[in-house]
Amino acid sequence: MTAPRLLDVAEAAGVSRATASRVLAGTPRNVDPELARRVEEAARRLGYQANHSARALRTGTTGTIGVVVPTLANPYFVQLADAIAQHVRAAGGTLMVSDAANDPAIEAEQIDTLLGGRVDGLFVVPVSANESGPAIRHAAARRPVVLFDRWAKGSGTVAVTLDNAAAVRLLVEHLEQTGRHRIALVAADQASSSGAERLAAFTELQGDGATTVLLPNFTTDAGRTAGRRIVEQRDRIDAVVCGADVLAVGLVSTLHRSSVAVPGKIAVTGFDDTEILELFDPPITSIRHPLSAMAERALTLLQAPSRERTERVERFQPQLVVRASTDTGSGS
Amino acid sequence: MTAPRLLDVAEAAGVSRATASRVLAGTPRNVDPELARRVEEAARRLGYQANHSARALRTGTTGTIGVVVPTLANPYFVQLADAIAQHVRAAGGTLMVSDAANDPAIEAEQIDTLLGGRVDGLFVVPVSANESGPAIRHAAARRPVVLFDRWAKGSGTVAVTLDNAAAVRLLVEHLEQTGRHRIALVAADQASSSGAERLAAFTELQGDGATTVLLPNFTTDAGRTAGRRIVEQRDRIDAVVCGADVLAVGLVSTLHRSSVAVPGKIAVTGFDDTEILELFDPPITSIRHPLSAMAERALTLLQAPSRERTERVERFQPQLVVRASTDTGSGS
DNA sequence: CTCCTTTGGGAGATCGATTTCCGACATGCT
DNA sequence: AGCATGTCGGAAATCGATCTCCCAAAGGAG
Repeated sequence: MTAPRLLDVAEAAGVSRATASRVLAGTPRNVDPELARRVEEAARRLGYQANHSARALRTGTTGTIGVVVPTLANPYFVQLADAIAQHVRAAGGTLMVSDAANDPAIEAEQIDTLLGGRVDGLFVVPVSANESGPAIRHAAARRPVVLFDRWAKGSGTVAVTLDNAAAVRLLVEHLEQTGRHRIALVAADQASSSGAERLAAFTELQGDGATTVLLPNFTTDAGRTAGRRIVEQRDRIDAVVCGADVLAVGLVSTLHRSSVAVPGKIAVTGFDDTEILELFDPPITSIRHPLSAMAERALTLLQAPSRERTERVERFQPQLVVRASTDTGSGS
Repeated sequence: MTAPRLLDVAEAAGVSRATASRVLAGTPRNVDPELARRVEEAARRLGYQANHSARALRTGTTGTIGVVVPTLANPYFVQLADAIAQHVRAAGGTLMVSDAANDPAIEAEQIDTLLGGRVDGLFVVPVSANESGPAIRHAAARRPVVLFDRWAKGSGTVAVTLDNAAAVRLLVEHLEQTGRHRIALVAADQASSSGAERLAAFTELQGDGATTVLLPNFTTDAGRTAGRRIVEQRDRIDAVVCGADVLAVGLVSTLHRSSVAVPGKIAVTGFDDTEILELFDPPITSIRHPLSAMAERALTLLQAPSRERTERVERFQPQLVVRASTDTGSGS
């Protein structure tokens, strides 16, 4: 009950392995239609499926692309992986997703595993702007690598990201237009390029006196901690910009329990526009990434000759999605 | 700048390929410590990493295990995949996660892709109890396959699942003990074994007159639809058991907007104990799966001789996690 | 000192599909 | 008819690591 090989198909069809291969792998070479039919028929009858390892060994290509995300516990990265998967699938490939558990060491390990011949190319959403660089540079020397959503110093390759400064500007302008002027920032994960950029953009807009709450990472738990601090300062603040949806969600929940009205007393915004936002009461204003366009561009870069992947950052424009959490004060 | 091969390492160390392989792949054969040292050293210096395809072709084993989940958009399946990943990693393997987009056709395609020589074995969380069977049976004939969390008719293999009936019983008993006697069920995805079992268990406990709201799938959107129907019947109900956390979350949000107090007027329970539950106000009572123990058992079965994977269902006991959404009526 | 056992290491076969190279045959043209 | 052109299919090389043989050298026994 061992799996049928190409040889079995060839014998069943009465041709050589070479001919069978030409028919099944679709080499540009013409094959007599009658023989082709016999081969197809034999392959179907035997339930033949080419041995992936053998093909990969011979052709040096696996048809698989990998993506390493910081963590799948954040639904944003699930959405991101899904957007990439759509485009990879459309191009006839398979996507392999890895979770780095928010740890640069595990990230490096995952990259190594994938590059051990399992993938033709790799997307990485680096955990850390400073610490992820070396492992990525090493990987990029062996296979095409494109960074996505975040960049890393010394990575030696191109990054396709969001224009985070523009996103923060959109949020702050929107809040000011709705009459909020004492805006605080809840930022997390400053080790990541996106976290750092959002913080920097906010500080630049608001000056050094701006209220900021810094947290180690993007988790809902961190969001709750932030909530407690914001509650303490409730009278000096009328809006909070959160660096991630998961933070906003935790924050709103905490404000709620402390009977601080949202958006009545404090307006709240998220970042990433994940699906859970719509479930909250009130639904939360956020920033949407053009993930599909970014994924398309990233895939193009991955398949381009390596000279087009010089270390740099390409930025896409964010879109503001307004929801009830930023309605003008003392609403309904 | 081509990658170093075993031959390169062997030459650099002044030994044959065979010896280099024995050292690096750790064959039980003894090798002179001095030679071993030279090989290790050369491998490190050249940055050698074995070609995965070549090794897989020769040994017939990939060191990779796959898991196909219905959708990663439901955080429960992310948790589930993570639990499996922990155990696979601990055993020295790699896990490849695939998303079936809740569609049996895509599921079959993903299974086929993975089985084309990419994995040694496969876990599947079947999308449908009726429609997923054939593709799984076909897969199980070629490689070890173990179903996880859900089963499928005619799969021809073993399933490691939760005792859903016991879980529903835990929830209903808990609600009755806190004084709720007019309990409704919001169930989704009856096509899946878990959805069907939860509905059946509830109907059996409550009789045919029981109020049930059936929805096509486990999404937050479906949860909101259910919310509207529950609101309409608010006076005939004092508790709602939801077949999934994502449903409960959407439901609570809707009740909230309609000013129906939770748990004051209606108590709500979820299912799966995902992390988002704690973020809600009130936090939602749910059922926790012993995922780690289930994953361990499933992995053992996957690696056992095929005669131990006869078609059957093994059930694990659920645990009730009580939170504020089921506090006794007219609380605080 | 010789013979036998043990141990370590190398040559080459092998896994299965792809692909190059070449020969056989048919067709078209002069 | 003879030659050039082109098409098609098969034999064999190839990808890189592993593993089976088998030979050589070293150590031990008599």
